[in-house]
Amino acid sequence: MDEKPMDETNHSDIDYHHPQVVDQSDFEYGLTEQDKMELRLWLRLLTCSTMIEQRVRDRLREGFEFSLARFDVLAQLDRAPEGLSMGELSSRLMVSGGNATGLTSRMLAEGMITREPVAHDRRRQVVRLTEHGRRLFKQMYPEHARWIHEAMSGLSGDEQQLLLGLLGKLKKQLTDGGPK
Amino acid sequence: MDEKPMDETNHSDIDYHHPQVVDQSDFEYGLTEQDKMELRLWLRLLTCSTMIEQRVRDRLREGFEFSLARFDVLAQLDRAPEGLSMGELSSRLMVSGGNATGLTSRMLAEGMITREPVAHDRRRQVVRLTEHGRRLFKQMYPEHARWIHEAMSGLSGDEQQLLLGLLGKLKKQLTDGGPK
DNA sequence: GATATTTGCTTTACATATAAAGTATTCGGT
DNA sequence: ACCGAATACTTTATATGTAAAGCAAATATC
Repeated sequence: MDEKPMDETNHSDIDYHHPQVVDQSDFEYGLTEQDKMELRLWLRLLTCSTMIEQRVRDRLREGFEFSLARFDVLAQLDRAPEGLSMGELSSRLMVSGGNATGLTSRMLAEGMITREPVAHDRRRQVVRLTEHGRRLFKQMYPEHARWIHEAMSGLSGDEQQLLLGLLGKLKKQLTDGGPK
Repeated sequence: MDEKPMDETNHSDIDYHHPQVVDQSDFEYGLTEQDKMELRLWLRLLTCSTMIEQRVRDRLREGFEFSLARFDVLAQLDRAPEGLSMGELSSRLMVSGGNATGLTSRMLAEGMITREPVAHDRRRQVVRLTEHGRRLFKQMYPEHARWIHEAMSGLSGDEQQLLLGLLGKLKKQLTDGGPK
């Protein structure tokens, strides 16, 4: 997790028990109003994403005794019928290569995926779902979609569309605008 | 992390090398268009938040040899001059109690915080910044604000305001609308 | 075609995270 | 005052995550 802190924001974002603290922004010397709004925006983004993640994590555990990290692996592989190289997988999961190695090793041992070397490039490994893995995923993903539907139910269709667009713009900047 | 997977979305969100896969949504049987948009929305939200987090994490490490988790602790404590109980801290950081105990223990050993029992409730501990901790934070936070400013620079002021409002609505639903 | 570099992945060491169980302490009801 | 429940925190066991070093195979350069 990140920045829950920094300026009054995160606090105001998650703590309704001490609303007065919202006004205690005396430590933001040197920040413009714009800066403050951007920090607030970042913290709110983080709060939303963390809260949804936590809900999905809890429900996956309660309903299926399954972890979010593993679910993510299954979902990536389910949509890649040809399988994925380790590099592709870790890039799509947005995690480090080492983490991907660990995750797939554990899931391999439990029989939900395979991991095999590739013919013409012996550095590469390809990861695929087994039937078992695919069945597991098919069982979980409709529930998952329902949970997300629930989470988003505070916004109208139009608002969702608008939000999608704004986040798209933000992502674009992050992707190709990043100063390195 | 979560749901990067699930429907074409995350993929389209982070992988520009295989755009064709976006159309391969044949595994979403039973999902309405609305469902799909919500999944896409969730994945995009997650992508943005993960990317920003990663940028901040990298810069903190490169610039200060400091971790994000610790920065978050410092930031929460900096804005709470009276200190925070362990419970308050973990709730504001949105992490488990055990995690908070571990984090503060390490930071305690490095002299950036204190952790002392409270007079009239001996179950409770209060965590505070030391001068050292406060100095560290004051050194990092202007940089941090700059990084966030950078990250958000793809959006105009009006767009930022709009996004803030939409996320506020989403958060409200998540906070008090959650079916448990 | 030998050498240097890059690429793809794993290993290592460690930090960070969770859930669940454990330990006191406090609180509520009587 | 007592006792059961709730609260606040820590401990334990383990999974998940990172960064950095290591290693082997592929690729580039000469």
